[in-house]
Amino acid sequence: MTEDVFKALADPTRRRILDELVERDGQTLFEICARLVTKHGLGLSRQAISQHLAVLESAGLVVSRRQGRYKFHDLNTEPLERVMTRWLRPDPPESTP
Amino acid sequence: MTEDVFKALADPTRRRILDELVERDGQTLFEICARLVTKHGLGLSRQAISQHLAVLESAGLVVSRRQGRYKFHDLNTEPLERVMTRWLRPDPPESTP
DNA sequence: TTGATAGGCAAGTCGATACTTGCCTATGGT
DNA sequence: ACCATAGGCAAGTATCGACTTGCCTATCAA
Repeated sequence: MTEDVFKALADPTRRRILDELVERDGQTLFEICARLVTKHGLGLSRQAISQHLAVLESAGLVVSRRQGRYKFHDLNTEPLERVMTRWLRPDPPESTP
Repeated sequence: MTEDVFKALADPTRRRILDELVERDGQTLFEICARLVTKHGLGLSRQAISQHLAVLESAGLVVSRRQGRYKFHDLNTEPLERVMTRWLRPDPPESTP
């Protein structure tokens, strides 16, 4: 499960999606589609984004809550924090003393 | 260049290699091959590992120094540190007060 | 109830990438 | 000089992953 985080982050479109969600939580699929088109010029189908969101969700990086016909997506940074210290050595570089 | 870091981390074998290097720096290609076989049971060709090392090196996660007929590989965590704060919100969780 | 909106499922295409195999170069020991 | 060791290059295969297309379900508004 924690291994999927890396594969989820491997795709540039998925990283854009996380960028969007860190800026504003609770977006729907269509909102995210519109944002990616207007702000980043990405011309992707709705289904493509939906599949990306599924990958992010199964990696635990995105959680979703259904409400009526809307499905809101929230960023969850907790998997990142657990995973990113894996290769950090006990003695960090202290570049700014 | 910083984008390649994520793709480099996407492969489980490359993550194993980083695990090996964080444990002991300055290993050669053959040492890494042997370690992966004995410790993790990975039966990969030397060439496969070499290609993985090339990916890690072009992502800046591994630096190598040639010395005679040996090429020693060192871990470089600096690209990780720059990249991993990208989606962390200004308000960190403070789990241990 | 009808139509429009928000989203899901499934199959198919196509390019990327992980891995192998075979051969070549270079350094060091004897 | 010779052979073994450490590594590199290049082409081929085969699997995986991103994206599309077409159709289906569900919710809300008129």
